[in-house]
Amino acid sequence: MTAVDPLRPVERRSAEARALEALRDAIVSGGLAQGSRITEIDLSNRLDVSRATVRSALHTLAAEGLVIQTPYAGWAVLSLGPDDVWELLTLRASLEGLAGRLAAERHADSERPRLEAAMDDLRAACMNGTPDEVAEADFRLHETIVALAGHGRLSEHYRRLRTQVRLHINAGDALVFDKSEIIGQHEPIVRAVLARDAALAGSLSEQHNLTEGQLLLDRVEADFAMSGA
Amino acid sequence: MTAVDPLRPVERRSAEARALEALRDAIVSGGLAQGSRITEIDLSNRLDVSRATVRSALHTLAAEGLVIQTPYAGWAVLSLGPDDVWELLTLRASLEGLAGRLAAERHADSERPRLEAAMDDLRAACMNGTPDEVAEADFRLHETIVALAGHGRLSEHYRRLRTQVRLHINAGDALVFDKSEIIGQHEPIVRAVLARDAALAGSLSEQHNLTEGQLLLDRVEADFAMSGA
DNA sequence: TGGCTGTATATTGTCGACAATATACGACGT
DNA sequence: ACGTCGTATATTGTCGACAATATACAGCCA
Repeated sequence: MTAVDPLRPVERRSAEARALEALRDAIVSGGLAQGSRITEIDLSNRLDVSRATVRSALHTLAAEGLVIQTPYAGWAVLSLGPDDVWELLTLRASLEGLAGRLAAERHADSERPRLEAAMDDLRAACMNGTPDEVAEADFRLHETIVALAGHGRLSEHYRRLRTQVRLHINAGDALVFDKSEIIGQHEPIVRAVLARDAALAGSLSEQHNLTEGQLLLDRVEADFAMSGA
Repeated sequence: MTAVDPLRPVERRSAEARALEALRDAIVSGGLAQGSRITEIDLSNRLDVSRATVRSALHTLAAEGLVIQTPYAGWAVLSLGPDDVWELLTLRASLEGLAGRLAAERHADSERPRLEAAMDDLRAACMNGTPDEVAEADFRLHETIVALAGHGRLSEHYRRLRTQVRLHINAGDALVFDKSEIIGQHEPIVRAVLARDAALAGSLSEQHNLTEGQLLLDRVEADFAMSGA
């Protein structure tokens, strides 16, 4: 018999950890605009924490590549241009390729329903969802594959990358792909992982990025040229 | 005519940057032992800087995975076991594979002598050098290839990885490979890059890690079992 | 008008002190 | 002897103030 405990666990996170998350979210969501200069004093006031707390978070974010530090002069939010987008795509292809291969080789049977559910979610999003929901479900599917690889460092490198990809997507540059195309590209990946076909899972995982990516990159470069940046 | 300026540029780096480098070097070299607990107060005293300076460096090192933070209780130096070594090797293979491919596709002609020189250095180290010198020259060759890829994020992810690989090598677990084997594995990579054969460069770059890696991993697991860890 | 110099200002870097938290240790009860 | 509770201690987390540095701006001179 499971009694519902009226008392909830008290959140136990330092102000540093909370500031770090709030800043990361604000950057990724565009609340702190790409390329904008940010100051410790301003953030300290807005977050209602000490400047030391903000500094701590900013150092971590700098190590994640989300902010750029100019010693003694300020910090700036990462700004992504076409070169950056190309880098994100190529690196993402490589890491997702490795994840696909390892997930196929190593996933536990108990994790198959999780992967199937993520694929179902993507299908549902393609049927009924907004472009944001599709992108989110797409991302969650890949995160699941990365998790099934059981490789902590790969997960960490992927998380780093994913944050920047999200930044890019949230900046409004994401292409809206044909939804049947999205399903058509992802289902074979999932099938290969479940079939434990490592070579196929790896190569499909890598290749689908390069296909979508080229379209996206063409678009980003065109936008960049038009904006005169 | 180049006049020799008797005045040298004054080093302009914050204490934070210097502490970060000193700590990273101490960790990678084993001066701060793997798995050991470290405290801000101790490091602050030993480095003769404020604790805030040490904190800043530790946060960055934590984001790099070289130290593990336990809030309010302390910090510990990363300790690498067989699972970690496997992760480093597989990820290294993937990133070096991407680097090889991109270096083949994208290197500037002006950079070819640099790659050739790195290969020459490796040959020289294999002829006359200590195992450490061989490992160092091997690493430098790969760093050169990564640099020739012209992909900042790849370089950054690789640098992260490399630091941990160095930590592992410096812990004394590095296998000493047959030197002609080392040359035999690296020359075809360099040739493929210079020939701009992206597929071959990528696949050789990736594969050579997996070959050497398996031997190393077998050895690490045997050592681990013997030490009862 | 443009370039150079000196000063002011804004912000980060660093400091030492106080607050928060985890862990160790001793005392007590069963 | 073991488990629980309370206190002490060690260390990190956070604070506000002072120091260091980059940048902006004003004044002066050619």
